Amino acid sequence: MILSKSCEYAIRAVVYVAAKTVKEERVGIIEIAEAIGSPVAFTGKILQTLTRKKVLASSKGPNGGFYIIDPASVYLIDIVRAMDGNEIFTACVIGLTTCSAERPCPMHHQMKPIRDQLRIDFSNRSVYEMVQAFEENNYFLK
Amino acid sequence: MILSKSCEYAIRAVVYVAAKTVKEERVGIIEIAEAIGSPVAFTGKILQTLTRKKVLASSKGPNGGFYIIDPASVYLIDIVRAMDGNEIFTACVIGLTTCSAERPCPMHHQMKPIRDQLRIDFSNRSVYEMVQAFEENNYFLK
DNA sequence: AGAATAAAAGATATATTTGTCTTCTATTAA
DNA sequence: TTAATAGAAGACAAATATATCTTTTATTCT
Repeated sequence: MILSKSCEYAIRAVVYVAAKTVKEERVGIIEIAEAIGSPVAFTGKILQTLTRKKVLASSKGPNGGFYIIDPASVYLIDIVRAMDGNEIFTACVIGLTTCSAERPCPMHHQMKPIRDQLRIDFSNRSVYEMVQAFEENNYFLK
Repeated sequence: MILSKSCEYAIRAVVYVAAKTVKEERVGIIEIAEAIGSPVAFTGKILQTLTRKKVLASSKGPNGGFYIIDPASVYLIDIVRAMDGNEIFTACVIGLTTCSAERPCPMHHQMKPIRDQLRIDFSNRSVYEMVQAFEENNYFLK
C-alpha cells in the first residue's frame, strides 16, 4: 500500500470537494463521506487535518462546509505530504535509515527512478485536473 | 512506505542468509537479527514465515540454522509476495476496490506504469544478484 | 437574543502491525 | 540416551492506524 488509508480518503475527499467548489457550492462532512464511501467521523478528522494544513478551507454554521480556494494551485503531492509526509518519496525501500546515493543499499539504484516518477506524477497533477478528468470520464470516487 | 516493515526485514534477512549460504554456512536467528539490525524475536517470526513459504529453508539443533536452496532462483518479488502479498502491484492508489483499466479512477493511468515498473524490478532481481551487489560494493544491511 | 446548523476539538474504542516471552519439538553430539 | 542447541509455535504486550462518540465553538437565520 503506497499511501495510508487516511491519505487515500483525503485525495478522494479533496477531489469531491473541489468538484463542488467549481460549481460554487460548499459541502458538508456527511455528504463527502457518502460520496467517497468512507466513515463519517473519520472523514471529519481527515478534513480537519486538510483544513489545518491549508489544503482545504471550511466555514461553520448554516450554508457552511468545505471548499477549496484554488483547485488549480493545489497538487496531489500537497495532499500526500499533508497526510503521509514526504517519506514515501525518500525512504529506503528496505528500511535503511542511512541509505543514500553515496552509501546505497542493494536496491537503491533500482528504486530511485520509481520514487522520482511517483513524486513527479503527484507533483504534476493538480486537483483541478483531477476534477476535469473526474467529470469528463465519468470517473468515480468510491 | 511501499513495503511493510516485516517485508523490509525479510528482504534484508534473506540477502544475509544467502550471503552465508554461498559460503556454505548456515546462520541462526540471533546473528541474522544482529546483522540486519532488527529485533531478534520478531525476526524469528519473519524467518518462520519465509521458511513456511519456501523462500528459505531451516534445520534445527546444533549446526542448524537458516539457508537458501538456490539463491539464483529466488527473486525479490517472491519475498514481497510472501510477506505483503500481491496487492502493492495491483491495488488502486486511492483505495478504490473496483478500479480497473475499464473503469479507472482519476489516477489510474498515471499509476499503472509505476506499479508495473515496481513489479518488473522486483521480478528481475534475484537474491543471488543481491548478494553479488552486496559483496562487490560494500553494501550494508542495517 | 435564541434556535439551528456545521465544523473543531478532545476523549475513547477497535483493529492491525510490530515486538516479546515462554514452551515445545527436532536434531546433534558426547 | 542424555544434554545442549536451535528453530517452531503460541500466548501476550506495545505501538500505531483506523474509527467513533461527545462536547465545544463559530456562524447563520429567524
